[in-house]
Amino acid sequence: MPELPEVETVKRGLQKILRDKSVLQKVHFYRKNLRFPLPQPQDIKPALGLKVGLLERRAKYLLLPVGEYTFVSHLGMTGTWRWQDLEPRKHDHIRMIFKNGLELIYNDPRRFGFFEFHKTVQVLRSKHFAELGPEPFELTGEELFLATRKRAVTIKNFIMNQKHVVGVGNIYASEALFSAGVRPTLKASRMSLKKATALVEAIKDVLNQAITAGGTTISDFKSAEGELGYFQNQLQVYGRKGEPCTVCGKRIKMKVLNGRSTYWCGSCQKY
DNA sequence: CTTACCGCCTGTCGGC
DNA sequence: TGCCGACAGGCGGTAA
Repeated sequence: MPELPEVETVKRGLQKILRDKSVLQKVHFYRKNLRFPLPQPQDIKPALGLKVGLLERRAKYLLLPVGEYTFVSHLGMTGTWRWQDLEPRKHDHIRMIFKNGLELIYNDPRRFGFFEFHKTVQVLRSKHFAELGPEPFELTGEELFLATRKRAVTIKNFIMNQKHVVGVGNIYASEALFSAGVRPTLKASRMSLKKATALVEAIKDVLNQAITAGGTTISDFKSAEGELGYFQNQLQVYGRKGEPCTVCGKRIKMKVLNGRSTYWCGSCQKY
């Protein structure tokens, strides 16, 4: 489900209802693992009775601090958190209960998501965080340009690699490349400084616009409040194979690159 | 070191 | 109607 804008949308929604007044009472785990083993009740015991802090997002991860501990949630492809309509559903895996009556349920049909429990001071040093690149909003064109030197992969592949810049997934990679006028198949090493600068700006713009729209709803993405995002109405190329380009009217192309569907306009993205 | 590919899962959709 | 393959917003492990 989620790229950076969807995770950011979930974070903002959860923050509104959690504030920093909730006290964690109990966590139920309905299975032993998602993508990776889940913590078990005895592991998270030290956090029970402690106050929730401010939610954060790093890359596509949600961080929920409780006392000096942090729950780390990654939504994989189909993970969602909900806090209303709490009656049990197929694929509910985790239920967090707070003392003010609030409950959060994690549902994830494909179970590609993960959920971990760490001491807060250890989170950024943990396995999944150690090699993350910069947040896109902290990245400059020159930095991206320098990072792409001598890289044989395509530029689309490069920006989707979380080691280089975080938060860009398959939808927003196609959208940002269209916005910057760069072919997804361009070798990263052949991108000029000027185009790198345009691309970084395009990534920031597209992500910001998607955050403003509450994310992209394809099939089933919903924010924690159960609202649909509406950025899908602003997609220029993703999912629009064969439809006219919004700029030049030529048909949008689609090709599977490295196993992921990739959309672009052959006329607007010649570089 | 980098790169390409596979596997992990369930659900849905289109073609036959 | 049913069956079968392709595909779906991600990422880690592994082989070359």
